[in-house]
Amino acid sequence: MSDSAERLRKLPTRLLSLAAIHSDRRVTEELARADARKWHYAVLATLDEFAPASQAELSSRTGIHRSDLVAVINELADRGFIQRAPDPADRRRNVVTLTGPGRRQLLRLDGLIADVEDEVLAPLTPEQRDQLTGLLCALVDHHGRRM
Amino acid sequence: MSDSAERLRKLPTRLLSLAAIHSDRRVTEELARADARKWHYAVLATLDEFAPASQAELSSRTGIHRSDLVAVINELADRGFIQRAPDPADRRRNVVTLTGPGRRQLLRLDGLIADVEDEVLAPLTPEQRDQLTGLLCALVDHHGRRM
DNA sequence: CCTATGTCAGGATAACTGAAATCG
DNA sequence: CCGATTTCAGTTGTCCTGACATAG
Repeated sequence: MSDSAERLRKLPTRLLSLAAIHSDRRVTEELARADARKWHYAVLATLDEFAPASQAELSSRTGIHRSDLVAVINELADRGFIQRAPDPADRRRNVVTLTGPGRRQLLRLDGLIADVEDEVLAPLTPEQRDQLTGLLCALVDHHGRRM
Repeated sequence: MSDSAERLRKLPTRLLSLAAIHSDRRVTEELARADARKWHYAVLATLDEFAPASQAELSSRTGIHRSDLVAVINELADRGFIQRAPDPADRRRNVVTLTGPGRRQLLRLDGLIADVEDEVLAPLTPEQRDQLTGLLCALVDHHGRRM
């Protein structure tokens, strides 16, 4: 892999892909030890900040597709981490709220995530980590809505 | 997406994932216009640099799994871009070589790839692009073989 | 024997599409 | 009638496992 062709070795799109695959796998493995997936974390973190929310709002804030969000909500509700109830004001919607155990799970996942971040970014200095974060933010922000 | 939760907005593993998804999609779309996929580019580029090679060598250099490489080789051979023949010296192996049309296709894909790179990295200055490349290289190199 | 190679069949998961049912 | 929301069924593509036959 490190002895790949010149054309490939410094190709940003390829490096992005390789780095993301490894990073995603580590995150997935680590969260699995808490019976969670990364979307669980995304939803719990979003709920912690944005009060009760509809699934449509959760979908647009987390980037999880509306179709896939249903299963995530089911899993989190099964575990007692969130509560889902019809919105009396607009009965198409569900109001999703974070429970006490849900907030505790979020704190637990915070710890796991921090560990993985640290392991994935291990070869970088703190300044380099900030640099990387800034550069990736610029990419994500720029391609914003279309992502 | 840009109005996601604090916890998520600057999470490197998440940014990596989002950026890679977008980048991969653009690469795939653009290469599709030349009836190619990114593994095609990886194999052609590797062959251009590393002479005739076995599939095992191509697999380890490109990172394409042995199982998946078979289909890629088939597709490239169907299009006349490579030639596959049994290795007389070790009859378990195939010797894969790049043809004239294959080299022309590689040059064509070089152009398409350069365009996508430019579009994906649009929000970054040339210095920032080099920075990003360097940082990603550090990650990929560090997690090296296990990727 | 044991390992390496190419091949095939299939699994797991992610991102997405399309359409239905419900409601505003 | 049109649009938004939730939900389900199913497609596609990628990464990976396992197994096999063949050959060193």
